[in-house]
Amino acid sequence: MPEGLPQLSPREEQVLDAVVHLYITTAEPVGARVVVKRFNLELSPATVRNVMADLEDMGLLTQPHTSAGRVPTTLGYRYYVQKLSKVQEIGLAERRKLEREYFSRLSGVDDVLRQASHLLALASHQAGLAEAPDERASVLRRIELIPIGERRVAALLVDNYGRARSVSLELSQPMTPDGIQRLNAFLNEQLADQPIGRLTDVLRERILAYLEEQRQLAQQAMMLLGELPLPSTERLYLEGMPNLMKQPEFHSVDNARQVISLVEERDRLLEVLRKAVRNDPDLGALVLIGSEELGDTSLDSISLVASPYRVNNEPVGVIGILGPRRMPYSRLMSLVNTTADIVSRAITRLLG
Amino acid sequence: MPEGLPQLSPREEQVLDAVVHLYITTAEPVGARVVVKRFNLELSPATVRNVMADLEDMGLLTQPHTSAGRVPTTLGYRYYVQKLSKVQEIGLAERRKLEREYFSRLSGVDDVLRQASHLLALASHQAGLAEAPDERASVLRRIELIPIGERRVAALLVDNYGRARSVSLELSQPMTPDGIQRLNAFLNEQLADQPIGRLTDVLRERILAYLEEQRQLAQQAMMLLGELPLPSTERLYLEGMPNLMKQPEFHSVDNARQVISLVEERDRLLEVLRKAVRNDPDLGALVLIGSEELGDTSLDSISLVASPYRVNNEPVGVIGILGPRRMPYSRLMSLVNTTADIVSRAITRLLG
DNA sequence: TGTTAGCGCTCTATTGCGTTGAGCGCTAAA
DNA sequence: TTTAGCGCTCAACGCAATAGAGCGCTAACA
Repeated sequence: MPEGLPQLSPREEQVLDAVVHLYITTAEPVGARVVVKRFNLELSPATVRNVMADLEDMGLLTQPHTSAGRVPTTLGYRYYVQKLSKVQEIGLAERRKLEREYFSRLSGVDDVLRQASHLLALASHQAGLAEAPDERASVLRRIELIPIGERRVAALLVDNYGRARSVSLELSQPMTPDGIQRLNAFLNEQLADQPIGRLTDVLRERILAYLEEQRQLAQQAMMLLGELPLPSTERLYLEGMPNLMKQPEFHSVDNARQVISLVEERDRLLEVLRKAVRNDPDLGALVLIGSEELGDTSLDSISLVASPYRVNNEPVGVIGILGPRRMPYSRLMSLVNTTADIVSRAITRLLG
Repeated sequence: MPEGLPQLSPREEQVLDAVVHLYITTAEPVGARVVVKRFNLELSPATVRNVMADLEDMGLLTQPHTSAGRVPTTLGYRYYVQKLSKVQEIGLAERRKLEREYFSRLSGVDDVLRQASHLLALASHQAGLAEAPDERASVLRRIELIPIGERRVAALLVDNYGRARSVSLELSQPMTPDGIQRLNAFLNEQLADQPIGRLTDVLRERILAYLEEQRQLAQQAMMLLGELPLPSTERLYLEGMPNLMKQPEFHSVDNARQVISLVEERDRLLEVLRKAVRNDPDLGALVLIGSEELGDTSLDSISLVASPYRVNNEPVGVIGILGPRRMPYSRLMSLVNTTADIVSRAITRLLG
C-alpha cells in the first residue's frame, strides 16, 4: 500500500471524482472544460483548472505533457477507490440472476471456480480470474490405487475439497492385485488427513517406523514413493483476454505485450495475488493499480480488482478481474465482492 | 491445397530459392542486387530483375509496392516448400540429444505431448503445439467408482492410452457402498472398450436391455448416466507464444492480435489441424501458409508446420510449429518430422 | 479571499512538401 | 540472351507550417 492519502477539500474531491470518471469512460486526458460541462458544475473552467493544478501538486493527477488534459495517477485512483467510490451495491435481481446461472450444474470446486472466472469476464468485459485453493496445502481425504496394466497403476487422490485428481504411473516392479490392495490400505491409513504437499515426506517418516514390523509392505510403499509425482490441478483460471485486447490502451504494441505476458506468466500473477491477500486479509475487495502495486514493472497499464473467497471463514483463494488501470472500479468491486460471496457459499455447500 | 504449381526453369528456381531464403532471414523485401551478391550469381542484377518479373507474373512473388523488392506469395512459399526445400535431415547427434532429454521422466501420454510442444517451441524459437489423441474417440479401458462422501462419488476413467481422468459427481440419491460396488461392476461390464465419446449412448442402450432382468441396478445406472459429465483432458498443448511475439512481423498491433487470437481460439485451430490431416494423410510434414491455407482469414501472417504422430501406424494426433509465414521451413519440417517420430515411439512404448 | 474572464503560451498532431535512396522497367547495345 | 545505363516510381524521412486543445497567469470582479 502507498503512503497515506492526502486530505482533500470537498471541491477537490468533486473534481478528482469527475476526472477519474471521465477518464474511465473516454480513455482520453481530461480537460477542465469538459469537467465543468459534463458535471454541470457551477464553476468556470478556470477555477477547475486551479483545482486540478492543486491536485497535480499533491500527486493525484498528472499531465501526459504540458498543456494536455489531466490523467489520474496511481495515487489518484487509490484515493478514488478508497474514499470516493461507494461500492455500488449490485441489485438483488442481478444477484439472483448470477446465482441462478451460476448454481446450475456444479460438479465440483474446480467447476465453481472456472465458472467464476468466466462469469467475471463476461460481466465486466475485462479478463476474469480465479485462483483455486492451494492444492499443496489441501489435505488428503483418500487415496485409491487402481491397477491398469502389468506395471501401471492409476492413483486417485481425493482432497478435502472433494477434488479428485489422478496420476497414472509406471512401477519399477510388477505387483500382484492383492499386493496393491494391501498397499492401498496402508497408504490410506498413513496418509489420510495429511497435506497433499507433504505426502512424500510423511510417507517417508512413517515408512521408517514400519520398516521392522511390516517389511514387505513398507518396501512397496517406498517404491511407490519415488514415483509419485504430484498431479497438479489447474491453479489459476483466466478468461476473457480478448476483452482486454479490445481496450484502447492495449492497441499499442508495448501495452499489448503486457497482456500477453499475463497469460504466459500465470505463476507470477498467482504469487502477487497471494502476497496481496496475505498483506491485507480484511474483508472486501482489493484493488491493485499498475506496476507499483502489482509488483511487476512490466504491468504498468494493468489493474486488478480482487476479492478472497472463504470456506469456514478462512480465505482459501481469490477471484478477480484484470483490466486497464482505467476501470469502472466501483462497479467492478461490487461485482467481485458479490461473486466472491456466491463462490464462498457454493463451495461451502459443496463441502457440507 | 492450391492449384497446381507452375513449371520453372532452373534459373527461375534458383532465384526463387534465393528470394525465399533472404526474405526468411531478413524479413525485408528482397532486391535483385542482393540476390546476386549474396548468392554469387554469375548474372547481373538486371537479368535477375527480369527473372523476378517473370516469377511475379506467375504469382510466386509480389511487390509490396511498385519499385520495392520482391516478397514470396503463398504460392511462392508453396513451391519452395514442395520442390526446393530438401528436408534438411537432423543430425543423429541432435536427434539423440532430443530423445535423451525427452524420454526422461515420462509418466503418460499427456506428458509426452506437453513435452513435445515445449521442445518444439524451444528448438524452433517459434510456438510449439501438440494435439492430444481425441479423447472422445479413445476407448474406455476401465471405470472405477469411488465413494467420497454421503452423496458424492469420484469416477475414474482409464482409456486405451493409459490416460486416467477423474470426475467427482454428486448423486441425486445416496447409495450404499455395496450398491456402488455392484454398479461399478455393472458399468465395467457394459462399457469396457466403448469409445469414451459414446459412453452415455451405449449406457442408455444397454440399460434398456437390462431393465427387466436387473431392475434396480439398471435404475441406478440410469441415475448416474444423467450425471456423468465427460471430464475433459487438455486437448491442445500450445507453448512459446512469447517467441512468436518477438518476430518482427508481430510488432504491428494488427498482427499481434492474430497471435492472441491463436491462444484464445484453440478450438478453431484444432479443427484446422484435423481437417488438414484428414485431407492429406500421407506421411511427412504438412505446411499450411497464411489465411488461405489455414482457412481463417484472421491468420494472414501465420504459418503452420505440422506432422501427425502415429500409434500402430494410425495417425492419432498432430504436433507442429506455429510461426510467421517467413519461416525456415526446411529446418522446421525436419524438426517436426523427427519429433513426431520420437513421439510416436514414446507413446507406443508407453502403451506396449 | 475566492472566482472568473481573457490572453498568451506550450505542446501535440496533422498536413504538406521536398529530398533521398532503393529498386524497378525499359531500351539499346554487346 | 545478357547486360549496361537511364529514367521512373514510390516509401521513408525530415522539416516547416498550421491548427487546436488546454494550460497558467494576471487582472478584474464579487
